[in-house]
Amino acid sequence: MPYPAKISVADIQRAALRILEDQGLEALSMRPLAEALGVRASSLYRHVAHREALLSLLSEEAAVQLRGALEGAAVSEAPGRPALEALSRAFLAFAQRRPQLYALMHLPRPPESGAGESQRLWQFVLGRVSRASGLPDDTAGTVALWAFLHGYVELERSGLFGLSGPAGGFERGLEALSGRHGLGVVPPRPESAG
Amino acid sequence: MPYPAKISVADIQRAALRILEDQGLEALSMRPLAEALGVRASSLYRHVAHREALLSLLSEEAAVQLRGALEGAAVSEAPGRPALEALSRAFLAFAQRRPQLYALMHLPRPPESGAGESQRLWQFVLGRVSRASGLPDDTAGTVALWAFLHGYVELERSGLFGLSGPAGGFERGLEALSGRHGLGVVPPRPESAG
DNA sequence: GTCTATAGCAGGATAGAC
DNA sequence: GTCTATCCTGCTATAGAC
Repeated sequence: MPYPAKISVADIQRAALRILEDQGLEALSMRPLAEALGVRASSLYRHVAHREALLSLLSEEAAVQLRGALEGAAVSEAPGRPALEALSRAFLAFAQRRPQLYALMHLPRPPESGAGESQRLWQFVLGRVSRASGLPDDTAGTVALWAFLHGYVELERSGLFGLSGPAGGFERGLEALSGRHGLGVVPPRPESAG
Repeated sequence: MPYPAKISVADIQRAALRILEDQGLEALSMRPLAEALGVRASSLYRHVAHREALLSLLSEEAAVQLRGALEGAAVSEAPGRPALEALSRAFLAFAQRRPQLYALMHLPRPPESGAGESQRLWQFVLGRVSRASGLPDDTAGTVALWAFLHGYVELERSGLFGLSGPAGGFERGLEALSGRHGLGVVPPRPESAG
């Protein structure tokens, strides 16, 4: 009775995620993945079309999880600069905590393929930045902040500022970008509040 | 008389560079590289120890060329904000013009291996940023600016802001980072000058 | 210094039995 | 839906003749 299914797409995704984070993208090949699931490699092709499709799945998952992390950090809804700082630190923390999953999001990918969750993520950040800057649809501000955050993550990962260390560069960039001459609007700062 | 050498390390480097830019890193394997040089793959190992060593060579070359591009752009020696803008635009132009070579610089690489040219590049940018900010050794400022530039390049390449386009995000970030509340010192602005 | 030949490995993917 | 068996392609790298 080998007929009841041993694995599902969700199983595959879970196992793939684990291999990805533990051993990196290169190690995520069909045979070890199948082995982790107690199954032969050829069986995987009943559930996913090919490896690329699997990576697309994971890329979507990455966008979902990052958005989740950002939403979680934005609970303290103080608008303006503090909100952008909280958002930024959550972004950095996520990228540091799940480097492989984060990196997967940025693989060159066919333009429209599953851009769904990636778009939702973008929209979320756009909303936060726009609220902070006071501009109705602050795409430029979002691009600027996002570029800084992503670049910082990448440089740290690649070890480019290895010798000196970041040396406060994160705070410096954040200050410049989220300060009132960057993106931030002057926070309300009601005098009656504690 | 097959004894006179048909190829040199410089030849290999040149051919590799060409393949890299034309077809990407994946396509840069020993067999096609050898073929481009009119030689068998095994012959390459007389000149380079292995593929990794070749990539290190190219990585160094990338740092040299990027530094060259930045130096070239910094000829108009107006200090302060305009200098940082010129530097930044040259950085962006280089990364866009030679995307594969640029990307090669950021591969995770053994810490000290050939960090020579990479270090010289860093020192050069550090010098420019420090001059602009007026701080003696503005590592934080350099990290912040570099992170922004690199992140912008990477996001553009990966197509993450595909739908909206960058929408002026480069200028926005540059303004925030190089403006007087970012890195830039108030430029001398002598009242007597035109 | 270059050649032929080959070892050795790993990967994605398919055919067809059960 | 999973299995066994297998194809095919690609890669780095080495041995040994000339």
